[in-house]
Amino acid sequence: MDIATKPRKEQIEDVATDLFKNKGYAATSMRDIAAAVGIEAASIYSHIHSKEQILTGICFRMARAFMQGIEKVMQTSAPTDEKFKLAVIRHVDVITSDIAASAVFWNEWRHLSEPMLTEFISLQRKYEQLFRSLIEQGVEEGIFEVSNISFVVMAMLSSLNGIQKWHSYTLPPEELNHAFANIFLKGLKK
Amino acid sequence: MDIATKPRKEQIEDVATDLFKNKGYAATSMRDIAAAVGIEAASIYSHIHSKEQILTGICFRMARAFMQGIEKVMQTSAPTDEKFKLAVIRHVDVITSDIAASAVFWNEWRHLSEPMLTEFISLQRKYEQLFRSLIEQGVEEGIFEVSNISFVVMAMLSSLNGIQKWHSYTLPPEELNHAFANIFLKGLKK
DNA sequence: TGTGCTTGCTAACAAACGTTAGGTTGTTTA
DNA sequence: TAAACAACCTAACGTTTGTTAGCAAGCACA
Repeated sequence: MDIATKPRKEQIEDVATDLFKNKGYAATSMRDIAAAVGIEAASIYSHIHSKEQILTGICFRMARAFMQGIEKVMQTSAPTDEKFKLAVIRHVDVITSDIAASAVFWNEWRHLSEPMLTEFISLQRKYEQLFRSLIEQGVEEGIFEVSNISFVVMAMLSSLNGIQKWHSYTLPPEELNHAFANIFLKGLKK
Repeated sequence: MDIATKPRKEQIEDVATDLFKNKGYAATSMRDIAAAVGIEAASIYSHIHSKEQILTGICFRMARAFMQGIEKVMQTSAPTDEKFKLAVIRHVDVITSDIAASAVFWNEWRHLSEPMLTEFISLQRKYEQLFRSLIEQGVEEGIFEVSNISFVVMAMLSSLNGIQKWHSYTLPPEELNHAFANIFLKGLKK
């Protein structure tokens, strides 16, 4: 959908996402957002309750996308290494499908206030836990060889989540996901 | 050196680094910093020119540390795979030697203003370039096998720089550096 | 034709921001 | 002993912040 034909509320959210990514949440003012949309700051409040509501919306929408991705993978009956591959691919796809929102999700969540902050953090932990259990399973099956599972999962997720900072893509999205999946799988396999 | 016996200027910088890491540069006020030091906001200006000067100091001090690390490695006559290993170890060491400053270096540099901003970015590019050339050399020598060098370098650096976001260490610093070096080397080798 | 909803406006609010001015105190140096 | 300096203070500055109040225009539907 063309951005100009979107409902104003979505326009505001899109524009805010971009600004939050580029300037950071705290350094982006409601007047910045309004100017980018082409209205006055006060007019934003006809569509949105508060600045933080925009942030909350972005963070939890992305959290849901990541979580749904891995949960769907976990439910399949594919072999463990294939599951792992699918999980990585899905993770990369979620990021590349909305780079700006991913950047906000990853860099600005600390500006959430309670109780959303606690909920967000626990979602994040849960996600990491799912990845850990995937690798644990591979180790138990004897197809993965890993010295320290927690270390590997953190190193891997850091790598994936770093994509949003890359100044330019080194690979197109449809190759990036497989490239990551292959590189990690090579590192895990016995 | 105990923090209480440090010169006030350093105390301010240390406290500011911590706050910048946890709240972000834009969301940290001079009054926050002052309160953490135990003085009034205006008193900070007896020691420091501006808020941005603190940020500039942190960012370029870390940039220097990273750059010196890899330049020293490049000058040795070690074989390429050993050089690479040393470069990774040194990079991790710089991060773990000052996690808070690394976090600021990595997350808050966008709040630098010109001309420092441009200089900072070009330093970052130069650093990436050195890593790329290291891997290129390994590929030419036939000891590394890499599908896309830029991709691998970005994925690797993202992973390393993610350390500062980890809620807790998975490994103690003296093992973390080698763990990273080994995992990457395994991924690169033919 | 009138009612109510949507979307926008101007004006203003109290609070917080980085920073400066000017003064006081205690310590070091000539 | 006088002068200079370092380190802090209170008070205030102009600006920007997120947000509210109140109002106007345009449209939908009874």
